[in-house]
Amino acid sequence: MEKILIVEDDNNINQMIYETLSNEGYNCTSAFSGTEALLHAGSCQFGLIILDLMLPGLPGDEVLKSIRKNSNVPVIVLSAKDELDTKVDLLTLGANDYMVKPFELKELKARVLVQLRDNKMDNKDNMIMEFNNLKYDMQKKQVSINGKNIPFTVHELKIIELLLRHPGQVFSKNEIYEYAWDDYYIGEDKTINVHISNIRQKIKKVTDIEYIETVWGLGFKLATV
Amino acid sequence: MEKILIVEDDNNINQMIYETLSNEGYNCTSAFSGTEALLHAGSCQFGLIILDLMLPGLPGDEVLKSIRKNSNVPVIVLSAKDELDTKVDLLTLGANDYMVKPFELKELKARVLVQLRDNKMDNKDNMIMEFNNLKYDMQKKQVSINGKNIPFTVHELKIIELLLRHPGQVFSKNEIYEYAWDDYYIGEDKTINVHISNIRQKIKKVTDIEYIETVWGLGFKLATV
DNA sequence: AATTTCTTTAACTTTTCTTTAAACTTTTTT
DNA sequence: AAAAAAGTTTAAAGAAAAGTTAAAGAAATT
Repeated sequence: MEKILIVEDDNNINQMIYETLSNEGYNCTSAFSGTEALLHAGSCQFGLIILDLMLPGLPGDEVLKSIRKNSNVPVIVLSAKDELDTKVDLLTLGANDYMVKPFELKELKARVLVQLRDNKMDNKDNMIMEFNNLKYDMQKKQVSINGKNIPFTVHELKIIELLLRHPGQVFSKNEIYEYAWDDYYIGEDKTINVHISNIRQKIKKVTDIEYIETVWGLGFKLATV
Repeated sequence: MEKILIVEDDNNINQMIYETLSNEGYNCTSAFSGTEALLHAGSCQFGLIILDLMLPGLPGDEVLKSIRKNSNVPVIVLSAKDELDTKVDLLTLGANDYMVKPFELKELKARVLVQLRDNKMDNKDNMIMEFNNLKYDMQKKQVSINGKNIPFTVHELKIIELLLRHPGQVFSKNEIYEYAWDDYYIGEDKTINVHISNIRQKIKKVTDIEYIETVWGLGFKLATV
């Protein structure tokens, strides 16, 4: 089920889009300001973003610019009739499509479909997860902190991915094992500990920040400071 | 210089578009009926087609359907305000974008730009992909590094093409096989390894740069550093 | 039909990653 | 405060994946 982020400060319009797309089977999330949008977009889990231009907090074009820094998720921009100049720039800049308000919901549905279809071909897994300067480009299987790449092995990446998906949440060794190895946990096992240790060492070469925190008796989590 | 086909029966509108896009530096061709459009499109030399819906000879949606049978050249559909239902179908069918008449030329230019930009990667015809001094002329099926030609075989070329299309992205042997052989992967197989090895050896004769990077347990990617 | 070229298979080597084991440290419990 | 439990680290053995080479098998060319 594709996830769609709806960024629109007008409550009515936001809800209207939300209901329409939810009825189409999409998993929608609403945001009502530019800053809120960035918070959501940061975790980079969306297959499509619908973005209004006039937003409190941070204007839509700034939001778009920021999103484009580390993602090419398709973005459909919404705008009022009198903002044509900006719109043109937006298209050349990085928006994938735009619609002039008021628009018909039928049209919206069609455009959403087009963007998701187009995107499916090119971006297999174009997700860049980010947390506190730690970026994980899932396409390139590349983790970097402050821009410095760190070579991780497959299992290490999987562990990082799990923690990154739910910052702050504690995962037991059992859970980590089953996620990263996609297999049942064979009890008594120090394997996870070694891997966590290795991950920490690799990170230490690049930064002093402790990303992985131990929760005694329970497991590990991404430190949320 | 990109070639654009303009299919529009209204002489004025056709000319207007023609002049606008010509001024932008595009190489335009005008067609005034659906059948004429197909004649032009058949030769498949266009980087973009602008297609009106109401056409003598053959309606625009039929033209689009016909074009899509053997090409995925980007198509921007033009339509009058009252044809929304059809439009929606068009988008889901195969049009890349559409505009409602009357439209502003500024907007047209922007949308043309978007389509051509998006397509540049996908348009096989007359494409030269380049990455870090490695050039791949898809027409000539010729790869060169720093101007020195390297003779690659069909499968080798396909592998290079896949990697070149998405620099940095990791592809599993499975994915590589299915792309380059256009067939299902029969599991346990060292074929890909041998081919990768052969590609590397050929490259090594010309440069010391390692273009293909191994990602242990996952696959291969074009080295982006 | 013969020759050349390309692809695949197979045997072997090398590299890299994973796990085990053991010594050590920290935290919790008694 | 000592013992037990849980976690950390290091090194080494083991396993898995990738690399290489040569030869056999297919395709394509001549």
